[in-house]
Amino acid sequence: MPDLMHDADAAAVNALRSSVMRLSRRLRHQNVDESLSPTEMSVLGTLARCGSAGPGELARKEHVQPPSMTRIIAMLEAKGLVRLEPHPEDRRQKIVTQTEQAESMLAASRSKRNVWLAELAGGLDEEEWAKLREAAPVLEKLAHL
Amino acid sequence: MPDLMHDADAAAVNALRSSVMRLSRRLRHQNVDESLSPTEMSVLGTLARCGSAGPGELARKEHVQPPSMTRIIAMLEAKGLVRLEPHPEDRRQKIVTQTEQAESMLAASRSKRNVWLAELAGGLDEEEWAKLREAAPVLEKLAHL
DNA sequence: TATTGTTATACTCTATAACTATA
DNA sequence: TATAGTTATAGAGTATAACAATA
Repeated sequence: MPDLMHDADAAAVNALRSSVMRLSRRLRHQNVDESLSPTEMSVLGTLARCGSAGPGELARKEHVQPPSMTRIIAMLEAKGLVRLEPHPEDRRQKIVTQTEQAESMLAASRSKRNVWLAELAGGLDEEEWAKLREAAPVLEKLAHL
Repeated sequence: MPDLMHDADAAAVNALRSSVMRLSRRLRHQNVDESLSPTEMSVLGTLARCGSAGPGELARKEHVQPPSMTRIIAMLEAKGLVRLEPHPEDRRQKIVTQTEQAESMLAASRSKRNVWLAELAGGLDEEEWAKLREAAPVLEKLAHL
């Protein structure tokens, strides 16, 4: 993107922002497991992306304080979604790993949200959908920057 | 979009879902006023889109129970962001309207998030940004479906 | 002494139930 | 009797402060 913002760029940025926020709110309501809080879901997502991690590291990644993460992990463990193991070298630390149950639950969640989004996209015509399909990988890159 | 999902469509839907969720989380952190809760911000946004409304109507739109909306409105009124007026015909009802202060705060909020998003988009090349600019109106339509 | 994680406690946000006022 | 809104109270979720264990 050029440093000098053109009108078309500003309009696009504005449209992107508002539609991302609105879509996310509606996607968030498509939960498979109502017994999991948003942060609990997010922790499972982080574990799925980054593999095992300690409570402190998870707290930093989720922008949550360590004591809150302690509670969240205890909840997830009670639900059989994560396992807690001692660190092999540093006995202060613990290692949190997600269980197979968590993986299948996450997959079901993603699938349900994808179905909902695909049904919504049924309201677009072929040309519009083509533009979206072109932009999807770019949007993904943007989200990971 | 065709009824029969092709692989490319499924991949695009998946990319859309995950990037929308991730971007929204990061956008949400770009707040102008830290003293406002997400729902309070959302109520102001609804008022900006739909104009004046009663507490009950706002509660339904925000998917919140009436007593919660009572509290939220009281907070917003104390901060000078909304005005409460009596309904002209039905003395049970009240009318909530946003103040000029709320309008300028919302504008500042949108602007800050747009700046952040535009800076992020600086990491894209011209071709990628062109695809995103093409897709922006489509994404907006999708969000309003 | 610094770091990792936990316990104890308080605050914020929201929900349910019971209430008031008006239709 | 039904509806709009409020008050009172309880439950999640998170934060801060103080603590325990290990480096």
